[in-house]
Amino acid sequence: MRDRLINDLLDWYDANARVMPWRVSPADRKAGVKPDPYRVWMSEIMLQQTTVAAVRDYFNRFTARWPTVADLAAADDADVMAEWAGLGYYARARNLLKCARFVVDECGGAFPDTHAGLLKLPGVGPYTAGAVSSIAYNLPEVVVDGNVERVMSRLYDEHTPLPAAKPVLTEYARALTPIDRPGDYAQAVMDLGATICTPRNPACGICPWRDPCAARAAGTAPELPKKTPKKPKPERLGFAYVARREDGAWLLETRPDKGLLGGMLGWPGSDWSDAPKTNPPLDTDWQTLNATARHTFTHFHLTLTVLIARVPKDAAPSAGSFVPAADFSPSSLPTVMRKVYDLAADPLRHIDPDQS
DNA sequence: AAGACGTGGCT
DNA sequence: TAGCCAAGTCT
Repeated sequence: MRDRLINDLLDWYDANARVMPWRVSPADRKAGVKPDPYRVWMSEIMLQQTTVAAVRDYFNRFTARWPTVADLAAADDADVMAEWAGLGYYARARNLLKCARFVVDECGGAFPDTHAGLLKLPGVGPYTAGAVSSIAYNLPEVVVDGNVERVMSRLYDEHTPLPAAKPVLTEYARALTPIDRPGDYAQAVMDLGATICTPRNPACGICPWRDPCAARAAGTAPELPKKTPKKPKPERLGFAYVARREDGAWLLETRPDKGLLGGMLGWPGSDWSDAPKTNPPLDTDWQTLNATARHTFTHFHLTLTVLIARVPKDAAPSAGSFVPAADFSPSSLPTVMRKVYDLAADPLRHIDPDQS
């Protein structure tokens, strides 16, 4: 029974594996090609809570700019954060650098090749340690992500809501993890979850596991996995100040490492709350824009009032510092800050960086 | 151990 | 459109 399940899935994977920049195809793997642990690790960090479509370009840019873990370890923090801008969950980028430096400084420049060793790395939890173990080193470690949870909950018609069901689903997944081809198997379950056993409208008719699937038999597949309901997001307000100096420089600040958007570049501003306090970084004549910047984070909605000003060469800000126009790109901003830029840039566009 | 932590795409 | 969802980790 177990072997039949595994073989049916691997056969399906051999014929239907998705092609990705970080992946070794089942055919190449069979021919002896070994994945680069650095690239596997990088892809798994980027893929945490993030879609393949969103990751692809970031992965290509990161690995082109920093081809090895030693290259990444030697990078400037600000360059890495700027390159990560827009991908979200910025603690991942801070941990990415920490991890690269740890591997270079404490592991002789090679990624640990055991599950326990990987688990010690910053930003690497049970999922990523399992994924790197199996995909990069072909170790039979269990890999449980959102796809696997969904697939297992349906295969065994498990109705206990997540996250309470996580331990049971992990045991189901562990029992199916093969000694042979664990890396291909892990990627096969995730591909199945991403393309066939999807959250809505699962394509049960073409699923390699349609016969053994308990939820398919019970007709409950579309409603699984059950999840405990989420809390509503509160509304918060804030102010953002965009100052441009007469030589074209922008007033920006690097946010503290801890907390929301930690380590990222942004516009000086107020706290984000029910009743934010105005605290302009410069004493000047601020102009309030008509439009506001709306953004939704994981746990709250935000409406930002944007204020702009053109300031003289000798302006002395109480927060942030002026960045020359030539050194600034809006693509280095997290998305909420880029929305502010998009609103402010037009009215401020007439400043000529060359006239100084 | 429950909440913090981003973003874009899809329905 | 408002909400759900995506290869989770940290505290």
